[in-house]
Amino acid sequence: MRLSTKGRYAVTAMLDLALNSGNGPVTLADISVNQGISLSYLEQLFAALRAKQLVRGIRGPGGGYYLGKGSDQISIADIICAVDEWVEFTRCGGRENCRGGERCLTHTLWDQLSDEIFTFLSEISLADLVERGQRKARHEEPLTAQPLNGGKQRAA
Amino acid sequence: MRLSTKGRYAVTAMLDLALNSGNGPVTLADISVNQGISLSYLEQLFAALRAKQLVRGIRGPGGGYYLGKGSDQISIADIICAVDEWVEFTRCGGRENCRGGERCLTHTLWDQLSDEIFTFLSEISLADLVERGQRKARHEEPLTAQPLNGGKQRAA
DNA sequence: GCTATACCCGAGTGCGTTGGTCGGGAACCG
DNA sequence: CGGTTCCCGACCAACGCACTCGGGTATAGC
Repeated sequence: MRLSTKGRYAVTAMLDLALNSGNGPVTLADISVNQGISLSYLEQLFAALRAKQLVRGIRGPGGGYYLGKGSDQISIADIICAVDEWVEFTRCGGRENCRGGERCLTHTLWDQLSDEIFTFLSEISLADLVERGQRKARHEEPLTAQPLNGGKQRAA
Repeated sequence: MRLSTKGRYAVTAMLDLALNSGNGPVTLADISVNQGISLSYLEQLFAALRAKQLVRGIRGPGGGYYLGKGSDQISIADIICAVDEWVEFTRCGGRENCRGGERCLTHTLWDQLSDEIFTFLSEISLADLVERGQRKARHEEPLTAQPLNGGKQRAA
């Protein structure tokens, strides 16, 4: 799992889409202005998102983008994996032959951790985030205080 | 929160330390060999870790590194923050003045998510990982053999 | 059909990070 | 002392990120 500004851009752009797709498709130009991301860079990100069916593009005037599926069907992990393409690290089966024992143990432990982070992000959907944001707007409560989906305990 | 190869190196190195510090301090040379990380790069990482009191260095022959506190007192988030120094993004209170409403909402949602990931990693300690690995070692045979996350073809 | 809109695509670029090198210290031990 | 090992700073090649540029192509409205 990798977590960079690229993934953040993708997630916030998708959030923008989820929030605005009520009335017709959303143009990249709009998102560009809203999020302060360059248009061409957005096009690259959305090319990746489209390849993974996470968004659907409508060409021509009045066109734009829709979400590819329901916002509850799209997880944060989906989005990040789409743009960051999941570099496969520490799977010792590759060039580095673990000399049995120790080294491989640490790699394995890291893999476990990596997997847990992935699972964690898989369980949060766009809809979750949006719904939480709206709840916050209603109650006016600090966001960091309340843990969200109850599924946060790493189930191992 | 940022999650890159740098953080991974730091975490695996700290795991190495946690596993081996039973009999005396561990030298960076050992970790370098075990983990396949260059000695000089390790020194850079450990300079950051030492600054945050996560490790304690012993100079001279027979020297090396100890953990700075108990392995149950050191979280994964601590380690990653020490080496990646937590670039604070999207806190709109900075240079980007959110034009009220929308844009700030997506930023807020991302911040929430970021906080959650951080909390998640804060709740996993080195001791947790080690203990989990040992439990696994008792029950099953080689750690490398079994794909622990069900393959890796994640949601693609 | 024309044309404007907006998606689509690929090559290229400045820059910061990554991972590493080199050289020289400072503390410690026999 | 002399060797070991941590400590520190400067420097560097390669890479990925974020972005730009310059074209396309499909569609809607006229």
